[in-house]
Amino acid sequence: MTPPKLLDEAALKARELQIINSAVLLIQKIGIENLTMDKVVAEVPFSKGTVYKHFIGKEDLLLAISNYAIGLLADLFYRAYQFKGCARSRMLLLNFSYLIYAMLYPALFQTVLCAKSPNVVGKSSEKHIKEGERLDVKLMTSINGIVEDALNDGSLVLPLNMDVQQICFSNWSMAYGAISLLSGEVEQCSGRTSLIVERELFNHSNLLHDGMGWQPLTKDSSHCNELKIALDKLFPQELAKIKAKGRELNFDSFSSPA
Amino acid sequence: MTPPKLLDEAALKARELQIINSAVLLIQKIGIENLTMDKVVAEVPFSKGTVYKHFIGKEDLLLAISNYAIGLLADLFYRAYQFKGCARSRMLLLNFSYLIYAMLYPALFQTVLCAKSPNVVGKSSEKHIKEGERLDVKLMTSINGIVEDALNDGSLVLPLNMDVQQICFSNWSMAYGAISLLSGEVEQCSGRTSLIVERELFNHSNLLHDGMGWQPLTKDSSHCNELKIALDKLFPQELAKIKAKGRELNFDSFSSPA
DNA sequence: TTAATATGTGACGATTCGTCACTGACGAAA
DNA sequence: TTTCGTCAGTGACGAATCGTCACATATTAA
Repeated sequence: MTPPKLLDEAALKARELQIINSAVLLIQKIGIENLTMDKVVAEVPFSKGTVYKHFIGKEDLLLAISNYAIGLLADLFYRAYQFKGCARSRMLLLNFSYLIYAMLYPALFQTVLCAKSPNVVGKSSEKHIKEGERLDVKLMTSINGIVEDALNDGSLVLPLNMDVQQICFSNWSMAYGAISLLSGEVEQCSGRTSLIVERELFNHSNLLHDGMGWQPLTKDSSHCNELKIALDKLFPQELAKIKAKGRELNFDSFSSPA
Repeated sequence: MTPPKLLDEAALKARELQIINSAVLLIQKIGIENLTMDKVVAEVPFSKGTVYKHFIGKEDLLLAISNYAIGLLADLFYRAYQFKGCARSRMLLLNFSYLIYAMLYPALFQTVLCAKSPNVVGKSSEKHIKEGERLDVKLMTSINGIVEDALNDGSLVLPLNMDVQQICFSNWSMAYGAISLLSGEVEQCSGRTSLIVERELFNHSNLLHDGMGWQPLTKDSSHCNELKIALDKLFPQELAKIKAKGRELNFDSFSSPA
């Protein structure tokens, strides 16, 4: 039996993270649908009661993993925000960083999808729900930064009756909707649809941004080529990892319909 | 003990529907997070073994309920498709019928969100997965019809490198993303965000359709007023039910940012 | 009439969950 | 130094949930 000792916040957080990491590995091994607390407990050097001190149940653990994943994604978003290039290209790059993350960390991506489900929220602790809300704001920060840059340089003018937050939300919900509905196509083509997630994401981004009047418009620019170059510059290691998993972004599909 | 008897497809389907209806009522009573098979069995005049003949588990039941909900939604979509009006207005109307359905049947709406989650799909029968795929196609049928009408009357020209299916998917994923991410605002304002689901849905529809060049453009039309009138004409009873639940579509918010 | 088939049942064992009495380390008080 | 109180870790245990299938019954076929 591990001797009890006084714990500070950092030690608690480190232990929580250790449990989360073990759970993620387990999800990769057995699939998210077979995850149970007993199985997680078997993977960590802590007792069941200790694990329940961190998470009130499986759904709370899933939410905590989701929060961790959103934190990772926010880092990718930040890198896209910082990239040198016109604002609209950076937003497109940011949208693709979401797809990169989903391809790179399918277990984390799936956990976020699960965590957005009503039955997970209904069985999670206030602590992790609040943390999730803060992370959602963090996720919006880079989107917000790009929109502000675009407003400042004049490439974007706020559409009538819309403010910055709404613009940011429209971009996020567009990417979220497309990638969620095509989640079965993220790791590989399922053969069940002719829709291609990277192509649809590209097209939806362009339609939405054109609808906003965000310069340069699609007809005036080679967004596809720029995106390719930018991705290679910003995420070379991530792209290499994805390639090593047998998946590549299918840029050729962008110029052909389904 | 109910005497065994030979069953035909219709009787099986009717029984399955009876179980589904009881489960929906139960979800309304106890919340989706507290649903268990034992509790469902307690609500229906069948044994546990009989219920398990229809659903291989709770997740399969959730998927079956979700399929039922999608069927309902497809009917609303069809009504929007049949409405008299310009194609773009009918598409906006169709998007709003999705919100109407979510407000009207929150338990069904939540079940669809749950059913799209990876852990539900991973624990469902091929039968209900396949049925879900067919219903997804059914859902797209009305969207498809409106797009075809728009192409035929010239109000929409296919954007470069996109086909009809992709246009349909972009509309659906846009609405799905917005309403899913704002699912906590569907029944009532949560106070946690200044985003308003009906306003964001309206704005995203307009941005996306403008991006497609779908006539009439937002700047040339009073989409808001038309929508209001169309909703009153097409869904008077549904709107009355929603109002009786203490919720109304906040059209006034459309002309003011967050 | 007997045997085979189809269907409904709920007792039962397996699994998962969440709790808490017990244990032990440590610091404070006597 | 000894005793007491507090804090943290533990896993046995009872409750809840799950999924199965031996048994019972009605109907059909031989």
